[in-house]
Amino acid sequence: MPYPVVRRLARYRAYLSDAKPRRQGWISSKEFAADLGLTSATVRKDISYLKFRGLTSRGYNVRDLGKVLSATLGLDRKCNVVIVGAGNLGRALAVHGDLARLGFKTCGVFDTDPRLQHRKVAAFVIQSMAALPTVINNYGVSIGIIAVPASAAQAVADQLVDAGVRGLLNLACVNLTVPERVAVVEARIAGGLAELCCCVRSAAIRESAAVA
Amino acid sequence: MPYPVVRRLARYRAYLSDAKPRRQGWISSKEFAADLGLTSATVRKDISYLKFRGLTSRGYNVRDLGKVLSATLGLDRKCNVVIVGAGNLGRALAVHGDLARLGFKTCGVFDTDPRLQHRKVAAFVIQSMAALPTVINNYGVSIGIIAVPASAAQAVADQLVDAGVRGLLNLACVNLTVPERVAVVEARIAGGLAELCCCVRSAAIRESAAVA
DNA sequence: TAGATTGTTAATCGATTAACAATC
DNA sequence: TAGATTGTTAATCGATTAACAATC
Repeated sequence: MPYPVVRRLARYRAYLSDAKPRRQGWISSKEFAADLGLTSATVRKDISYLKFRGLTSRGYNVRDLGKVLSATLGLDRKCNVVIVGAGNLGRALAVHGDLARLGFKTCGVFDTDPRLQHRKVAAFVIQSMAALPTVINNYGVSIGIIAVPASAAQAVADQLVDAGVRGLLNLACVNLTVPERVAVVEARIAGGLAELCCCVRSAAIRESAAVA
Repeated sequence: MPYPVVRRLARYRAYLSDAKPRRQGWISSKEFAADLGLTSATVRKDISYLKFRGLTSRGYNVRDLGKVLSATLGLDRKCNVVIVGAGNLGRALAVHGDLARLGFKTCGVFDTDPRLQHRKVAAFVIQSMAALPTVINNYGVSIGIIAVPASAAQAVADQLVDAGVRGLLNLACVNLTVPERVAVVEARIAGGLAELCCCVRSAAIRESAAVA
């Protein structure tokens, strides 16, 4: 399945858990597209990758489509993650209700700073990095979230990979190098801001040019 | 400039601020590509969009390229932002040293919760949403960061847009609807995790198939 | 039936990359 | 000079979308 499709499927799933589509019960590719800023053809094509069919002249059953999307994304059961970094960012994710709602389960919070270790974040006791491999093994964790400063991120990534995770969510503002078998997704905080800064500026330039 | 190019330019800029390329002074498209997981042709093509030329058989001057990238992205001067949501996530961004280092300046932190208002986050007094338009106007803020729960995100987006921002960084796990003139970048926390979950699972399936 | 909307094909569009002349 | 590496072209690749037959 093409990568852009996977990305949109995740959006579709989040969208279907919103109030509006759930109230309606059925949704057409047209409405889907309007709400997510896509074309209806893209939506239909994406859904055609799933083991799921819509109903001619009715659209898609919201509940059923949601289930199939979850199953396809591997989120029909809880997806176990660990969080490394117990600063504000790490703590924010640990207590993040929306993530739990969407199917992610945090199995541990870790930090290199001995002063933070043994403190609590919500229900989690912050652990040392030494405990990382055991937790990853015991819970079958396949995804690590990197919530440390840029300067520490690569070292943390290495430790997570050594401990056996297969995917990394990188919230640090730095490029990571990992073996090919490991997937990395950038959270795009700094990158996203830079992009916006560029968009905003070029829009401003266009406008002043239009005025002149 | 194509959107994928802008995205990579932001990565190039972050990469050039790393220790390694700065130590070297010069970098070739080949080395660039190897470190960022791209092809050298892509790097050269991307750089060709800039008002900047490399040196045949030497590569690119790291310092000069960094400056041109910053200018192109609009980050040669501080980019002003506001943060809405003073929970862990909002606070994390407010005190985030890497963002300041990369050229972003937080001009205010806001929250709807009256119990948080007037408290401090680093140097910022948390303000009510009523103060938002004034701050945005006075500082010429063009970017708003949404760090509130999914349920509140659309309302916050509306207020930011009304107050005049031209770009939104959305950290909430929900789809936003905004006027066409406003740019939105998703921080991809939940979306990124879903994507990883999917990648990890299909890799596991491939492997078990290979064994069988 | 008329209207709506699917699933799929083929056309279009745009991004990536291989290749290479230019040149330091 | 030989080696390295750029900037650019043209070819390739892949994703998006328009169009429409099928059908509820």
